[in-house]
Amino acid sequence: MAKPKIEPRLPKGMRDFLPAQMLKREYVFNIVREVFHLYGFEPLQTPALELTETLMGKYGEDADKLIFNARHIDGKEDLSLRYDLTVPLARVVGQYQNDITLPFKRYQLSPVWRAERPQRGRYREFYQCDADIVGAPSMLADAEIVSLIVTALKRLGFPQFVVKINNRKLLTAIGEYVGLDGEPLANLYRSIDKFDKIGAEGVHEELLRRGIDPAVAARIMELITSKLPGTGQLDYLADAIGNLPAASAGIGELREIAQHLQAANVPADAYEFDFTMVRGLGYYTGPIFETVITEPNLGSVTGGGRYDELVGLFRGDSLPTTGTSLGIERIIDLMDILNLYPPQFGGTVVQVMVGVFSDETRPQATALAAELRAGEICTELYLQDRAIGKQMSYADKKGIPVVALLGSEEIAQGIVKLKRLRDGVEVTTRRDEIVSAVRALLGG
RNA sequence: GUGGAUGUAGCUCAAUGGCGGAGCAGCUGAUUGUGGAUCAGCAGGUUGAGGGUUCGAGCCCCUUCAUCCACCCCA
Repeated sequence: MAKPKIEPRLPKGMRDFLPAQMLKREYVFNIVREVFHLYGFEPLQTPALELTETLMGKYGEDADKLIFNARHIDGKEDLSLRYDLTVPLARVVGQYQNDITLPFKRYQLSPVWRAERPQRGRYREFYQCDADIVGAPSMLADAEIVSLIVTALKRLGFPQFVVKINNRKLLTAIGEYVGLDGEPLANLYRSIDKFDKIGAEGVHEELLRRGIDPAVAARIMELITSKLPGTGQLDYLADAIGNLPAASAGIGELREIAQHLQAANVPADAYEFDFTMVRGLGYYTGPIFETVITEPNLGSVTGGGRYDELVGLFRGDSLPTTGTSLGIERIIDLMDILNLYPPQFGGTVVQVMVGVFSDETRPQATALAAELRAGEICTELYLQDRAIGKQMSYADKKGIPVVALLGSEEIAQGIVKLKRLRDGVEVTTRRDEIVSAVRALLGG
């Protein structure tokens, strides 16, 4: 064979998804979409490319290094690949004020691109899955987001997880309480954010290293590490710093969320208030959420919160917005690790393959495939002229559950032979009952 | 952006500076109307690329590219 002229390879950090893998991804995507619809979220799609100026508004200094730019030989516009789904949402909300009824509940399940150095579980092209509610200041919206997360993860089959809930206003209040703002406050957030990675001890040490007064550091640790069940957490913080307006507001919001979650029948063990959870430095202004898989301890699979200012980038007045991102790539990885796909989840969409014995029987085999398809059975007609043993072998390797055979004997008698490869069970059925016979064999 | 490791068949990996191999996958047959298991056989290579040292380099040296891991970052 001649050496190929072009080396087949992928751009750095990008992936192909072969059929067996694609089926798993779509299984997850479909469940997630179902749950979004269940909660009344509508799909939104935006272009992969945005005007560069659209993207540059929100992100910080080094952002342009992480954004892929798109060039065209005659390009008059400055274009970039989208970096997340939140900015396109804000643009859409600003752009279609006549067409969008508030509150606007949308989800988007689409790839985004970041020119990061690839690492395990981090790619340059990956899917994000965001659900947001624009224009609803009520904590009911935040509670809906939490409830949505719980339902989605339960339907995917995750046995043990907890949505951690905090409030940006509380973190600000704690900073205020200990006399920090500006950059020192940002550093405080950065340190606390490492809680999962370096633990309480590590955070405490880092606070001291950052030059925070030992007494103050100890007090901060005391406040954020309290572990009381349910709203006991909120009572504790209210006693300690409830006199600060920001704290009082933040605690009040979390109490509202707790009430709504209870009314919505969200199980109490599915969420908790955790003051060590920070969610980066971002644009969050109110309640923030993050979900961790707890058993086994596999890290976080969702992140989100309320960001009341962002939409204002594209619109005179801002709109209060809350939402979450499902870490869909991470979820897909965990589905495999935790073995959460249904037992008979196959590597093929094909339910039955029709084998072909000879040129003489091929028209009947073709007709049989058509009948199966008319009966809504996903059917593959064997397309080559090879020994029946090879055909069986092909079906076996592809994981096709059932093979239908009709040779001259079967044709003469008006019957079809069906074989289930999983256990070798063979049945003979009348040709006019083929669809129900295949269904029965697939079901058993 | 910083540091480390690794590049050999489609895949996973062997090979003291001295004839480039195995397992898996593929193909053919044992078995022309029945898959998996077994057995026999076949095919598959610019050892990432370029340079250097050497009688001789997959192996040593230099350069470069790629991949992986850790850090930085993570809106």
